[in-house]
Amino acid sequence: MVDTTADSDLLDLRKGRPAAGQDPVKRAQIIEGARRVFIDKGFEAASMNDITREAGVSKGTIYVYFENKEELFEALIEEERGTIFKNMYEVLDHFEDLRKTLVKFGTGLSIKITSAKVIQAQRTVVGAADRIPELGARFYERGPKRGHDRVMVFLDEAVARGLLKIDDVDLAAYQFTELCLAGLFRQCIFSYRTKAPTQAEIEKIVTSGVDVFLKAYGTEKFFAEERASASA
Amino acid sequence: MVDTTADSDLLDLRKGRPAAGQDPVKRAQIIEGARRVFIDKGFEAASMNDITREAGVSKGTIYVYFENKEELFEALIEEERGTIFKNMYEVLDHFEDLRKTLVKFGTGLSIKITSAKVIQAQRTVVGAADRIPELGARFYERGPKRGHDRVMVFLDEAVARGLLKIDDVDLAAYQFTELCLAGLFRQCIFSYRTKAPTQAEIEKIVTSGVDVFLKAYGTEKFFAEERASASA
DNA sequence: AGGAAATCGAACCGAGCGGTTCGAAATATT
DNA sequence: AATATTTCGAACCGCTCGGTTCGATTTCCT
Repeated sequence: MVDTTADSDLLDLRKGRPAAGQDPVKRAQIIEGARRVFIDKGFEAASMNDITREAGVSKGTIYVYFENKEELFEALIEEERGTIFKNMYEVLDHFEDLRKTLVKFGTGLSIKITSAKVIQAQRTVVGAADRIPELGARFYERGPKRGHDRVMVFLDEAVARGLLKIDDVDLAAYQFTELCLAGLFRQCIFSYRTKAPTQAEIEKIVTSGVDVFLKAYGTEKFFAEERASASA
Repeated sequence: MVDTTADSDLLDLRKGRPAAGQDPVKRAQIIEGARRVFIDKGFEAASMNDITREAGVSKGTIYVYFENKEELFEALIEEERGTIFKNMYEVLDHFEDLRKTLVKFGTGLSIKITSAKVIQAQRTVVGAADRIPELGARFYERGPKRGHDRVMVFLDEAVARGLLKIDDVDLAAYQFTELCLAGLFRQCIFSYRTKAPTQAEIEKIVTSGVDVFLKAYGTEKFFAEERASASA
């Protein structure tokens, strides 16, 4: 009889049945159930029994995969964060028309952040951040913060091309983001808005926001180029 | 013997002992205890027994003054909202120097909203809004919304004086507010920042925000006047 | 087919919850 | 001092929670 367990201590190459608490499919299944429950009830109100039911997995199994409720929530947020901010920064990769790029990126950002699903997730994190500050911090750091950094890189590039004149790029990046949201985030997270803003609404806000931003930071060169390409 | 109870049905002029659940002092005492507990534990995690202890009031008494946990929380938020936004709009009442007024108002707003106490209160509301959306909506409506309306009136006046040129005042008011916060709100509410921003930090942000705002919406007249008064 | 192991499922634990009850104690009016 | 009523305080209710346990069952490898 071959001792597979001994081997797995060196190389986990077993193709067969996963060890207890190691099956990625089951893990995903649990997280999927947890997502539904946590997001629509909040951290405190969500019960492990609810998750058990929603995930179609026994309670004992959940506790094989996750130490406790808090760790399960963390794992969920980790995943959620990944999907929220995925593919959001691609539009910044190819530098063409500055205004168009800003509008396109701002629109994508605004739609994502104010979508019902994402707002609910953020509400849950904020609510939990009351008692587990590190969790909120981690979410911000690996989510919004990364976006902010990516925007800074983009603005730096625009400055280097002489299209923008910015003293404090860090601050300007924040200003840009906020201009693209212009009240939406607050309204959504306080559930003053019960529905996500319409596409038209967002486009109006972002267009105006980019306009403000460019009026403040656009160089003569930028406006000259824009006039030139408009008349072309 | 005078029947005071009968009179009180018409006119509650009794100076004596308040009716059950009517003593404003006791009520305030309960709310004060509730504030401490709710704000540092969040709605779900706060227990009525905690509040009992913190308020130095028996549980039965609390339930004489408030129907249930939720109503007590509402009453607290109602009060809190009142104190948060008190005296914040006075600076907009006397129209003198536009830029200075905007900076002064923006600074006050930013300090208030990002103060540890207010952030915690907002986090609690956001967390609760997950399960009681009307509560969050009411908070926003009677708090931030009123501020927004007040800013709109101010901007309207500036437009009327020919100092600003704004197509969409509603949107511009949002933009102004967001420029004054520039990332602070998000950082604070996710507890990425554990401490409130410094005065210097806020002043830098607000000064820059007002600058952006005026570059975008200031009229020739405004800049001419500013140049004139600068050289004077 | 046989056997090791992961999962199930349901009962169970102690704790704490929101909310109620009720006689004792405190307080103000007469 | 006597009376009326608010408040106290502690026990209690039914319930749900996060988390554990353990035998029965399923799954997959050999």
